[in-house]
Order: sequence, then C-alpha cells, then structure tokens
Amino acid sequence: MMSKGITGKETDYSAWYNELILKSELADYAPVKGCMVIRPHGYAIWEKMRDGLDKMFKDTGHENAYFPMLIPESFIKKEAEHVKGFSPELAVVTHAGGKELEEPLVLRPTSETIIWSMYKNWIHSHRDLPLLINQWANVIRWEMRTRLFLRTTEFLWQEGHTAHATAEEAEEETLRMLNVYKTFAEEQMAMPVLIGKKTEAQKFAGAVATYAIEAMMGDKKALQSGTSHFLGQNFAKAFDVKFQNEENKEEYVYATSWGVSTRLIGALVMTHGDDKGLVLPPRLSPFEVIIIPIWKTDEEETKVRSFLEKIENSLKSADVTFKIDDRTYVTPGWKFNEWELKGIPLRIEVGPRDVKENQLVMVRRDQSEKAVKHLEGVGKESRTVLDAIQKDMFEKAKTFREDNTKKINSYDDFKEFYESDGGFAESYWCGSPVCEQEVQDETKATIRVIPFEQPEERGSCIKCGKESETFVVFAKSY
RNA sequence: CGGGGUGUGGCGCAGCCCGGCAGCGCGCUUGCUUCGGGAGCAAGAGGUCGCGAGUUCAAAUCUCGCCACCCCGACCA
Repeated sequence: MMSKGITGKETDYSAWYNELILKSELADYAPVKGCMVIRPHGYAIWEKMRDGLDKMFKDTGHENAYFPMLIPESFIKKEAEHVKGFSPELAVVTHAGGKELEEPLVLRPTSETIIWSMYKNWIHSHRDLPLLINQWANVIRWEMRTRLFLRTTEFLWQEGHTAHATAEEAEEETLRMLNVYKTFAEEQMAMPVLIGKKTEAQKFAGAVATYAIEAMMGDKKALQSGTSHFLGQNFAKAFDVKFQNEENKEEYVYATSWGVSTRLIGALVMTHGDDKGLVLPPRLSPFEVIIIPIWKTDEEETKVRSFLEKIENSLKSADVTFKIDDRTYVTPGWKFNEWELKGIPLRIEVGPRDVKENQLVMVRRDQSEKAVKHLEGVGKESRTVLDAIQKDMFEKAKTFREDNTKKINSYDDFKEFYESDGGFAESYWCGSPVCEQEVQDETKATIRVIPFEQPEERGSCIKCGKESETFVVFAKSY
C-alpha cells in the first residue's frame, strides 16, 4: 500500500509534489490523460474551501445557481477575444443519441457565454441589477500539459458572474471579490498573496481588465491562485443584454466574473508541504486533531479508552474537530507517520503512562517537539495551539516569500537572479508588450502582477531602460 | 507537437545485453508474540510480463508495429 517516505523537496521538487499527492491520498490519476480522481482526503479539503468561500460570497450578497455543462458551439464564437483564447482547448461533442448533432456542443471551459445568453432574458430594467450569481461547477479545458491539481483537463471551481448598471459598480465588484480571495487565501489557507492587475498579454480572453492573487510556492515559483475580471460591456454586447436606466434610456450591462479552483489544493501543498508530507492549516484540515491511543494489554486498553472519553468531551466543548485512530493492526509509529503525511495539524498521543499522570502528549505538525499537557482544559489548550499553528504557518510562508523577493534594477542582475535561485523580482516596466515578451523569452520570468500600491519614485524599465512609473513583480510561474 | 522515461502479482522494482521453471522487497491472509516514531517469527494466497504481429524447438528477454501513462519544453486557472 505505502512505501516509506517520499522524494525530498530539494532532490526533485516535481517528484516530491506528485508523490506527496498520491501517497497522502489527495488524488490519483484517472484512466483519461490529464484527468484525476480527487480522493476523500483531497475532497474533504475542497469541501472546506468551498464552505469557507461560499459563506464569503453569500455575505457579499451573491446567490448560487447552476448552468448546464453543454454550450452551443456558436455561443463561444460570439465574443471575438473569447473564441480566440479558448478555441484551442475546447472539447466538443459532435455525436449524441447515435446521431451526429446539428450543432456541436462545447463542454464548458468557463460559463460566460451560456450565462450571458440567459441574462439577456432576465435583465430588462435597472431594477433587475445588480445581478449577483455564483456557480460551483466542473469545467473542461484541453491543456497540452497537465499536472495534478495545478492544471487538469477537468477541474472543479467556482465562477461568479455579475451584471451591473455602471462600469464603476462593476469595477468595484471586481475588486471586492479579489479582496475576498486575498482574505480567504491568507486567513484560511495561511498563504500570503500579492494582489494586482495582470498585463494586457495575460488578461482573460474577453476581459477589459484581469486582476489576480499570486502566491509563492516552495520552489519560489509563482502560482496564480485566483482571478477576478472586469468584463466591461463585452459580453453584454456579444449577447445583446441591455437594460433601461432611470432616464428610460437603453444601455448595455456591465459585467464581472471571478473564480478559484481546485488548483488551490495544489497551492496549499506547495506552500506548506515538507519532506514528511502535507501540512494543513487548521482551518482547512478535514479535522484538526488526530488522537492516537496506545496500549499493550486489554486492561490498559480499558483504561486508555475511558481516559479518551474525557479528552473527547473537552475537545467537543471547545469545538475542536478530531478523529481517533484506534486501528489495532498498525503500530503507533506507523500512525504517526501516516497522519503526518496527510498533514493533520495537531496530534495527541495517549498511553498508559499518560493515564497514570492525568496527562497527554501533543505534537504540532508544523514543528516536531512533543509537549506534555495536562488533561484538564485540553480542549481550550488545543484551540490555542491550533490558532498558533494557523498564524505561524502564515508567518512562515510570508517570511519565505519576503526572503526570496528582491528589488532588481539592472537587467544583468535580473538575468542572473533567474539563472540562480530565482524568486520574485520587484522591478519597473515601461508598459511595452515587446519588453514583456523579450524578458519572458530570455529568462522565463513573466510579470505576475502590477501591484495596486505603486511606490512614489519612478524607475527605469528592466528591459529597455526607459523611464517608467510602473512597478511590477516578475517571477517564473506555474 | 518535440525531447526523455516507464510499462513484469495490490505497490515499488530486478530479470532483458547474452532466449531455457517468473523472482525480490513491501503490502495482503492465518496464527502466536508485539505496540510511546514506519514490529518479529512461522505458514500461505496472489502474475494474460501494456497490446498485436514476427523470428525460434523455445520469447518478459530478439525484430517490427501500435497503445498508454509520467517527466522536461512551447499554450493556459
């Protein structure tokens, strides 16, 4: 079932990532190339993410709905940029019911087109706006190269699609949801993110502007972890969605869309994982505490079990979620390793020695020291420790990012940076797509974001040296 | 699409050059002893060697073809 250990991060990051996912039972390869099965442990994490995000969406006034997976091919073609961006990765159904279809059906790569085809029927007046809808769904994108969680042919995500009366309102919504993502990433995933605007070259096909959260992974590469798009009137025009404003004038509707996907699980793995396996932030762990009872004799078992009840009650009263691993056919040592591999944030060991002393042993997943704690108040103590883990994981990730972020002004230094260790480079850029492309061709680094907070001083473009006021963050990315 | 790799009991691999009984480790089953960092002993079960042709008395092994998956690069959440 399981062989000992996984490849070290330093030895081969990619092998480490794959082995970690397979061995911690987050996911497994499916029969179809590029597809994966999300196993219960991985899906439980996704459910946690989903629940956390869903609450944040509801709190900002959104409602869930569900639109179909099959989209008439002609819909995709209605928005010029959208077609151009997505046609290479579409999967198309041409036959069904034993016959060739009159019009091929596209398996949705994203749902703007089908949603806006419906919004046309639902929006007539400014009183119908804003329309704030989200859907949890699967999408299909036929990618050339896939990687577990980071880029799979089919993935699960959430896509918000909102309609507004004014550009200002829509832009506000775009940034509101970007900030929801930032908050979620930092507070729930313990993953610090940069936020900002994407360059023209990297924006969503069909958007006026794309914004993103970007995180630094354990190998110092960037991962785009969530996007929020201001779509302007592009889709309203493509699908002829107009409303009558207060002055009784017809106007096209303004749109946004925003999404995060199961890629976030990959982000979690690469932000916090270590050579022993996954390290889960308490708020996203399927359960927070794994309890491992230890005994030799029946008599000891009876004593330990009744002691466990006291621990359970204390944990329950502090709303700490836990699981007791009382399997008899594996040794405690085996369980330690297995639950560390699976990333459960806190472990409690209870054996005859502890029963006698009215104590227990606590071990944080993000550290390794064993700490002896008294039985009394173990629930509250666990909560305190879990909060500390959540916070420390964030700080550790943030420090790592800061340690690997460098202000770079000269292109020679820049090239050298990406030939050696790499990381995030803070530089200036003149705004020319030519410079952007040349930097990418020569160093593999791309502009990840144009941060909102721009420094006072001006600089010079990292590539052409022209004076520039645009401060950007470069990195190699997934 | 280019480059590389792999395909042999559930998992990881050896065997292939040089054709001759299909092996090893882990896991699994049963029993006993174990149990505070991946337990020990004993006895078992388990395989169309990715698929298809060919060469041969004989193919996991040689030849030709095909397929699948993984990794690295170009496209992307």
